[in-house]
Amino acid sequence: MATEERAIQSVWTRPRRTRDQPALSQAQIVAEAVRILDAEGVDALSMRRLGTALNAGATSLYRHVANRDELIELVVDEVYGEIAVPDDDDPAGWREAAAVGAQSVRAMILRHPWIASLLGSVGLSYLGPNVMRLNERLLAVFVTAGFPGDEAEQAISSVTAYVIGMGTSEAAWLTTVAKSGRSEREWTEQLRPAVVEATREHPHQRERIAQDDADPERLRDEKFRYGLERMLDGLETRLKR
Amino acid sequence: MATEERAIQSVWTRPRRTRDQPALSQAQIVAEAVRILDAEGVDALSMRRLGTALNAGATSLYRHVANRDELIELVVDEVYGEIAVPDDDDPAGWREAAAVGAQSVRAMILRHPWIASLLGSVGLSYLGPNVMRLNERLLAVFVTAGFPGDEAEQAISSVTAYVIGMGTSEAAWLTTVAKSGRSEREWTEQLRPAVVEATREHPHQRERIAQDDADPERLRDEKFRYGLERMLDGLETRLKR
DNA sequence: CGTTGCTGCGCACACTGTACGCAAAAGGAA
DNA sequence: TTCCTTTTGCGTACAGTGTGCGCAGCAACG
Repeated sequence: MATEERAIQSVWTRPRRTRDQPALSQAQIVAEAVRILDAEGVDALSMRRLGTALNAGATSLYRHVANRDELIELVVDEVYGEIAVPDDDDPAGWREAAAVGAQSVRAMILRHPWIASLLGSVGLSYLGPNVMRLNERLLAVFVTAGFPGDEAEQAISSVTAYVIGMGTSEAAWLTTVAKSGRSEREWTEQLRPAVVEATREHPHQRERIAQDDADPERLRDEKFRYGLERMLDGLETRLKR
Repeated sequence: MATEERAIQSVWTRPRRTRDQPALSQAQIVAEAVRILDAEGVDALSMRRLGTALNAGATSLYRHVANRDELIELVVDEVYGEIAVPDDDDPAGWREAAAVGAQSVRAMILRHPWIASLLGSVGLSYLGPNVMRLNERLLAVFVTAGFPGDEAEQAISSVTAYVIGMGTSEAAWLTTVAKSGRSEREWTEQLRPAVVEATREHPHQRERIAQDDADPERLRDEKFRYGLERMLDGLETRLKR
């Protein structure tokens, strides 16, 4: 689009860059990247696409970001910044705090399902400032709850692993649903024949797909809560011993 | 390479395809794809690369595989086929069976760390025959353990989510370690300054990074086992009520 | 013998990440 | 002001990607 504007002008009236501050900043780039990812998914994010969305050339981005991988790292930490955890002196107790944090992480993943396909390739995500802040808060919660330091760390990893695992599964599902252009319910219905075929020789699973009137979103909520409660139950037994 | 051979020959001596059976089969393609992924990681797998590895042109693969996404689905199910679960009449009990299954899944992920970056983008992985078989076995284990049908399904999802979440995290770590060309220990050591810097304002986490003599692989083993045991503890409380 | 259907492949197209080097601007110094 | 240095944006280019299309050779069948 910037190219088109200039095409109208002549060589003598040069495009004057009247900038009080740099046209591009890392924060702007990351924010726009998240917007594209949310709107069109992970396949739509290319450097050229991101550049034009910012009225900039593709390669201009490389002044503020080393390469695509680094951009991904930044984007992942950015969305981690949306997560809120109660303080460790929250009167509701460690269990409630952990549950709220877990639900908050899940909500973030469902808001940005594309993150599921990035978490497996970003190696050092936990060094990002927002992830550090989140882990520090959680660590405080578990330590004041009575877990010894090293076990508190393991406890957090356990809860986080569960949340990310379930979130990954949900996000992958939601992504394919979105790609189908249909609602979650319609898509489930349309998938039924394939499911029936796949469960032909698996009686236990065949039995499981009976309920067809249930709200799929509600089912996912309950499934997530079930596993979370079990994990917290398991952790609780370590305290009252 | 096939191209080079033919360059020597003239137009008259045509390359005779003496095939008793089709040169390419879906199984062969998938197997070779897994081999490439294991050896060189997810970035190295392109249709062209896979084609030449099979002494075939890139587009020949499309006779046996609809597109790259379908290949990925097949590859994911393929490695799921490596997982073994004890039968539901295993005398060791449901808990031991679940633990063995979980460890088996983890081992598979660590053997094929690239799967971590694919799980978040494969939507219908659970329809693959190998995944179906695995889930059916697990379901049988939990049902005979005494879980009602719908809760058994939730229980399996919970354990699986934990395993996949922790496995994803481990795999992402191992992938970056491998990309550094160093050993896990060397890489950890080299990362230390960055970790110190990142934990500067986070006292709890700063305290956690004291131990530098520990075997990182052993630490990962213990961390995984801890969370797994907590999840199983949490599930066990649902049985003896 | 001819016909039909299956398999492999060369070509082409639109697209990717990014290295390189130039030009314009901004900021500081004289 | 003028000159110099550093920062920022971008055009070009290159090697590589997934894959649609249509042709050519082969196998099996009539």
